[in-house]
Amino acid sequence: MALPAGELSANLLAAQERLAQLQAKSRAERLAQGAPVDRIGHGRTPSLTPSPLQPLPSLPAHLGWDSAAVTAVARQADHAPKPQSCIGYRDIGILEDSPNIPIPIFISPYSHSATNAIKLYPDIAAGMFQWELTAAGRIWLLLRHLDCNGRGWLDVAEVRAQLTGKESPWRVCGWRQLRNLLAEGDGVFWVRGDGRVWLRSTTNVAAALQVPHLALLPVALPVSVLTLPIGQVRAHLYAAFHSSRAGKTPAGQPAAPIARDTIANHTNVIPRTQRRYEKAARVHASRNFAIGGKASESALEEAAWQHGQATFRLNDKKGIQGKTNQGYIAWQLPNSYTGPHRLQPKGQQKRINQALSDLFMQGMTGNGQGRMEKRFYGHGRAAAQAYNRGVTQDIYWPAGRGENGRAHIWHCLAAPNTPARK
DNA sequence: AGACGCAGGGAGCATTATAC
DNA sequence: GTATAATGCTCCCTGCGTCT
Repeated sequence: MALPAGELSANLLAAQERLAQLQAKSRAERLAQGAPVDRIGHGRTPSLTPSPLQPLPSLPAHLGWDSAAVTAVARQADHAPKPQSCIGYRDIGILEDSPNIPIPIFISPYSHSATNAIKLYPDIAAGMFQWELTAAGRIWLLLRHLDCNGRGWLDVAEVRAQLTGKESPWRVCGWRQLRNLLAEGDGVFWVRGDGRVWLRSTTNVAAALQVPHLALLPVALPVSVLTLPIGQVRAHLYAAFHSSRAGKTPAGQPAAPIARDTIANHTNVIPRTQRRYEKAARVHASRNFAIGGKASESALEEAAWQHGQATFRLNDKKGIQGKTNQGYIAWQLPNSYTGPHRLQPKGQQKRINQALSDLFMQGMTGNGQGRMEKRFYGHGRAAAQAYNRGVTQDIYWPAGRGENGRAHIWHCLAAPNTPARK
């Protein structure tokens, strides 16, 4: 039964009373221990528990979700001699045919798990590029990893020791540069206060970077990549875009072709820099050519209007497409790309997008960018179904590899009444 | 805090790859 | 020889790290 507006149920009133009692008790305990009781900039009260980066004098009785086996492994790792937190190398997250980067495994005193890959949303990486915050973004990703138990904050002094210490495996810069980066990312990636760095959530970071929606699936970024020179880090932040796109493509099929200008729109990385990053992060590019109908003077002229001067006449000498020596209209398409990272599970992506939707509905949506029409399909049946639904652009599906095996050939189904190119 | 050297990145031009 | 897209190279500027 619904209550009249403005009236609260007896259960809710009781719950509120209970909450007030708990808050008063907690405040009294904090005052007794001399701990701060007021909320600071991030809206939370500083925790009484120590920073995860400060070593515990002794480990608790049990580690790892009540698992005896996991506890044994964690204890063994704790007793083994190790420099700082890095005890070995392992390759996680990078595909096998990618560059062989040694990955330091981080086993924190507080965590039994050897997690060395970070979940990276390519849309957030693009936001970092857009606002030129990749260096600060790298710090955010590293701190999220170092905050292994998900507490949400780290001591500034410990952060400085870990990220600028000459012997630290997590060293990325000098203390002076770290100070600049912490100031640069303040309010976007973290909030500083109380001698601590309070990390902001993925949702809040996306909102601060004005990323209205996480459209691409997250990828696994090896933590060791984050300690490489900033150029390499940027290259992998960029490569995450291709890893995510290619990861959705069924095995054996080329990823949908995408022009460098379009990539630039999505990633905020200009074409010239895209090539540098692709070389650095081992993103593989393959060329694509489209085959239209049978060649004739009028058909070639029509194709030239629609596809520009990339159009040429392809003579099928081996009869791969049909009759031997049959002429076809062909033109070059943008490249397909394969990134070096594995896909990560969606996880909280739907929830994050819902939160972002709520945030951006308050006046930030409606930028006029409609959903792009799909142009590249995995097989001819899907392309034909799309065609029958009505399309305004030419649509393509894979026809196989070219003679030298380096280029992909695509079939083309021309959209009815396609406007001629200017 | 200032000076110096080095690395990274942007821009422009020339060259290469690939098809005919 | 044609074309486009990609790649390679160089120059210049900016930012960072180190030293004093």
